Amino acid sequence: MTPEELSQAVLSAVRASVEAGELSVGVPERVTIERPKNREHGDYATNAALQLAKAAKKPPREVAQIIAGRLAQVGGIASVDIAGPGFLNITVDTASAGELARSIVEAGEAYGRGESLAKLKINLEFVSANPTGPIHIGGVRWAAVGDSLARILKAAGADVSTEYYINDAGVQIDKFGGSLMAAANGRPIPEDGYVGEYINDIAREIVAQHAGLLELPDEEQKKVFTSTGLRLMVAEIQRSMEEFGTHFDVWFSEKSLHDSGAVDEAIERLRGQNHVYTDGGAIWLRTTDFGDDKDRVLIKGDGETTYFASDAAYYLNKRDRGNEVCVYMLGADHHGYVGRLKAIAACAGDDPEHNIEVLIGQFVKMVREGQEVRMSKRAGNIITIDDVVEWIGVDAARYSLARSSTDSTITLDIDVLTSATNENPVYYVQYAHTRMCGVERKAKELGIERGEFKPELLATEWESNLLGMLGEFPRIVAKAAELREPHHVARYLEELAGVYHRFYDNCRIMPLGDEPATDLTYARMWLADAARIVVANGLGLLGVSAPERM
RNA sequence: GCCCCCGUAGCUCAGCGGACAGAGCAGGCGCCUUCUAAGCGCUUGGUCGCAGGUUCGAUUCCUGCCGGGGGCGCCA
Repeated sequence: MTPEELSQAVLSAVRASVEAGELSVGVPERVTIERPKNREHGDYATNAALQLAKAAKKPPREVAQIIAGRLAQVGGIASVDIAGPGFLNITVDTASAGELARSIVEAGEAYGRGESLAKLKINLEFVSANPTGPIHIGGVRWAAVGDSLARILKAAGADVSTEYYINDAGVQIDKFGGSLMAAANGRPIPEDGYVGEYINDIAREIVAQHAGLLELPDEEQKKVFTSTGLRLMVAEIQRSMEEFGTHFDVWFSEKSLHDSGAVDEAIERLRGQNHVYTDGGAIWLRTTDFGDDKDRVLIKGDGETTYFASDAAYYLNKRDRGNEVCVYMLGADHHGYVGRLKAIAACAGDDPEHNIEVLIGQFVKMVREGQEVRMSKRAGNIITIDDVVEWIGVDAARYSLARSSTDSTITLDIDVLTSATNENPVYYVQYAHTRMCGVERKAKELGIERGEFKPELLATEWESNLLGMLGEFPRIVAKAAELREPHHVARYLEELAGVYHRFYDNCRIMPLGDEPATDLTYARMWLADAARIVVANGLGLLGVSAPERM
């Protein structure tokens, strides 16, 4: 019996009580079913009676009494107790609880998927760092979180596309090209230019690709350095992302918005909505109509469009491509953009509460030997994605970045994540998976096939706890998708791993010595296999490997 | 001055309206001729920053303060 089925049973009991005239309330659409922290409170608990008491004009315990009477009749429910102020504590039949293992094994990779976001076309834009240097640590956080979120949203049934916005227009790119040219010619890097070994590397590569380049006039050189540098840098970013297990469906060029006239078109569309005005020679969008703290310039007095104008065009482009929800993931230093991005949507006639979501990720710090690490070999004053991967590996990086809420600033301790591996929760979870695989190997070695499943044999507290945790997985995935918070999946896996380890240590699965396999052997094999599937599916949602051996 | 995030066990962090506040790690004491001990059991450890408010009920929601981090351009 799953939490979902239980929830339906409670609703049916409420409905029946209302129909019988014992309760006069509207039947709620859903009730909360939770696993109590304390085992003495049954397998599941609901506060439904507490919630309904006021409307029913009866004391909570009396409402509980009424619901409990009907609920106890439901097949699969062993008992219903009323506790505290009016909680219903529900105990499920052992056999009914054990059936879950069978359905998980049968569902396999599909277990945990749902339809809570079915038919929602959602676009995730993340990282989107300027292609003027390697991805830095903040971008790595979004690579881990954004990619995991994409996987989770897909699991919840959404139609997801992931996207990287390449800022390939504007003065930063110009400075990048200038810096490359300076480096290649042995001249000092211009003021506000880009420095670091990577600039020299790329400059060398460009010179190697273009014979005689340095003999050309500066103006022509710079064009080559800019365009080729951009291409090489984007290629490197794409390589880093793929190596990090992060895939983008679309690499969107800002320049293409200008070249195609989309920026001008966007301004005209916003003008048509009557939110555009001219002042001091500049053209403005009246974002203050929708909560922004000041209006924003679209076209400067000198006729140049602003970055903000590109943002507006880009948003409209995403919507034109059929995306119902556009999610932006930005660093904490860009939190000021939330208001203006939402205002763009509102000015365009969209619902800023629905069509656009902006997630803000706080900073990431790395420490080694108690000291903050700031330096990178390749990029001088920043830590790059390749540094992170080199120091702690993809699995540990993805997991440790995705296991915390993006609202928290996090500190990654390189020493912890490398030498003392058991201090890192990812290994705790992965180790649980290898133990599960170890059981399968042992079974194969002993020539034991999984026999008929008798779910009622899974009767110990460890088996019951494990079944309970496994049953939570679909709700955790749905919650993580709904809240756009992948870290719930990681936390769940850590808890599940703990419950599994305890089951493993207390419930021998394979026969010892010459003992024959029994029905209990088979039942536990089903359970262990179900647990393996859930851990593998969960790690898959985080883009972290589920190793068979460690 | 205004805006955003954080403040929970020694450390890193969960908990986002419910029952005595949790995990991992760290500290202490135990457990491997048996499916990997990267594990398990027991144990030490907390005025949930402070003060009010809303609620039957607040770590959770609201307000104010105090700490810490980050932002507020006709920059990109």
